[in-house]
Amino acid sequence: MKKLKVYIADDHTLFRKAMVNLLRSFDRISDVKDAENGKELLTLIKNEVPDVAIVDLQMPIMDGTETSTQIVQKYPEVKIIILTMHDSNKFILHMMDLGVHAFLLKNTEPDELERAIYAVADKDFYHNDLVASVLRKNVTERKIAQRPNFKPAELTEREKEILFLICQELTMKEIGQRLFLSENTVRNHRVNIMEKVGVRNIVGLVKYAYEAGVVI
Amino acid sequence: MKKLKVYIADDHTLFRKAMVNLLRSFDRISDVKDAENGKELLTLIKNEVPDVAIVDLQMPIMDGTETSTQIVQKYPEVKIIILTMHDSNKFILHMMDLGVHAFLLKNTEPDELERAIYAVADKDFYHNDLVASVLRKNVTERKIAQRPNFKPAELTEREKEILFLICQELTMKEIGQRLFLSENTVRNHRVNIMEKVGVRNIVGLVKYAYEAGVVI
DNA sequence: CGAGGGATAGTATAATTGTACTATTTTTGT
DNA sequence: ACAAAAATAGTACAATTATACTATCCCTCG
Repeated sequence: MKKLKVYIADDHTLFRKAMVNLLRSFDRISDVKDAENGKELLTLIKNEVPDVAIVDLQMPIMDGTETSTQIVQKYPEVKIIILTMHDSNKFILHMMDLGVHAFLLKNTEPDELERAIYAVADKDFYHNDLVASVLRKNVTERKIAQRPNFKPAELTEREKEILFLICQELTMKEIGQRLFLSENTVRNHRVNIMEKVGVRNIVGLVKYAYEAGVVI
Repeated sequence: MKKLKVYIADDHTLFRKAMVNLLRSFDRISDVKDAENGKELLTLIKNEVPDVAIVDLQMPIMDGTETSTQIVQKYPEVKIIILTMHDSNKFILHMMDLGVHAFLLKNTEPDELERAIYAVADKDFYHNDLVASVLRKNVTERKIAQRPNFKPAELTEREKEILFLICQELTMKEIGQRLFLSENTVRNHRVNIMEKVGVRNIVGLVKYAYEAGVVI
């Protein structure tokens, strides 16, 4: 059985270091490296390609979505396991589209992490209950995929900037003043973001921001 | 040097188990136990009182604030270290008032965790840069403590329930219908919550909910 | 060069949230 | 049993957000 090289990217040092310890204790893992964010992870991969990359969804500098996209494009041989706190359907579907290989909530048992690592290394995909339930929901409810204008949420820089300021509890008027824009422009951006991420109001935006790591 | 018993409560199993491993590797720590939430932690403590309790701020069932309050009241000899992702001034000040002994962001180095554990065990309080900066801000800005109606945010069950539903992207009308309450009542609760937690709008509420672990 | 995406800005209207109060009933703690 | 806190419900008005459009300018990619 081939020994595995595993890299992990997570901005919470304590969690990351503890995970490094845990990973080192797994039998089939020969090499573990860690990175604070997506950018650092990509640098690591550039030097030496791992078998598996464990990526936190919420990270500053380069978040899990962006990081995964780049890894899939540049190093399709690397298997990606996404770690997340939130079991948001939207994300899981979108990330599955991107081509990641497993989803784990941060509250899974170490056992399951180990199983997931071996599964993606050997069989390309790790199917757990989380993913299964999302797929089932997607099939039965069809809410997300059916929404006519649904696009995976890829926000522009301007949109991220405005989303960030919304999360600072500013109104559109205040954001306009701060960015030297018309209140109307800001409002239009807000509406565009809401449509992109598929939420009905500002509450949904803030939640998205937390889940996507726009605010940390 | 006295060996230490340390308990940790965190709802993310992976993180918690990894932390248990890490803690066991520290020299002065003789005993480590873990709990999924505050309630479980209190049960553990009831059986055997630890030297240090490490408590995650965001937990379901019984969050860090409530747990800490109870530990301080019932077992004042237990030193409490709060783990949090967000360096929100409001919380840190409030928790310091409650009588917790250290604050660590989840992105601290394992070294610092070790130092913090020994410090609270020996000297009652661990002063790090995070706490220092909050105290400094509090002195120079005085924003929080000065706010006339500022009360530490202790929400009632009803308020938590409504906050939770607000975070489901429901409007006051919808919440009223769901809970068989007048829209006005729900609005009043919302306003009360906003005042309690010291925010200006619904965005602040959602952020509070995330930070306080009302939504997970 | 032309199409499309992104950023800008506008109008108009409906719905919801935010502010500021009063008031009654129920529950809880001492 | 009494006081305090919590939950309930209301009115009135201001401010902001939500919905649904049109339109122009700029930049980039094929």
